[in-house]
Amino acid sequence: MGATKTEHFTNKQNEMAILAKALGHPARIAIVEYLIKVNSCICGDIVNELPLAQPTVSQHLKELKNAGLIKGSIEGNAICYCLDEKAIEKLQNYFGHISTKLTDKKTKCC
Amino acid sequence: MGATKTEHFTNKQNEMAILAKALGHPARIAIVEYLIKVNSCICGDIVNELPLAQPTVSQHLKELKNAGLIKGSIEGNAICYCLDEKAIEKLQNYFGHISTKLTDKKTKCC
DNA sequence: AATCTTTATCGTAATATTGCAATATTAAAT
DNA sequence: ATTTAATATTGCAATATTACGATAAAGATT
Repeated sequence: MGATKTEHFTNKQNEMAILAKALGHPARIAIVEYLIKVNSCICGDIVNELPLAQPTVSQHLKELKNAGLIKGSIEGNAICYCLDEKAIEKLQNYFGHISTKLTDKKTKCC
Repeated sequence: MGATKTEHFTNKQNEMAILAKALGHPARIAIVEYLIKVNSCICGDIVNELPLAQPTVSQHLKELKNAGLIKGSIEGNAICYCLDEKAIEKLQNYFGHISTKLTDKKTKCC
């Protein structure tokens, strides 16, 4: 064993898990925050921002991309990275809904 | 190597990564959704809701608890589980902020 | 007290993640 | 055409996660 049993869960559940998992590492949180901080897409420059070697950063970027959290487009010999709004929206909506439902039940629970 | 270099990131970054990581598995997403669906805390009953063996579910619950996403209190020979509002709020706020900043920059980016 | 029920822990196998040095790739610059 | 710069890929070691059978622990039931 050891492999996640994704087939037993719904598509939506797996989708949210993939997004959450992609953000489940401080380096990837830092990448996302940097993309927001610079307030535009970034061509190059990400490696120098992180306390990790270039191949490690490249791998983290790949994981964020696979999860659909960032988009990358080739721009000469650099690559432009952007947050993917759709993914962020999904996360925001998801936790928004949970939060709303939680507030509703406040009186019914411990 | 193989261990995350948490010491190189901020407390807030590590904190968000821990929360996201805890939700980075469909079983744990399913647990959270079940807690919301029943609209109250749940004493017992979680194991039967999931397509996983009891020790596996117990382990997932432990991880959610360690991350601060759920609270558990002993209730006779069962255990009552609840979502922790604070953690959900943190997640909602975090993605809310990101989303807001993303909207602001729409014109400046690819 | 013996048994049942519920949850936790231990041990362990299978698999995945993290990190980086070395190397490859690709396009720009000289 | 060479060199330089930026990013990706490969290979591998260290560590973490996932899953579950076996077993333990602790309160409830009989």
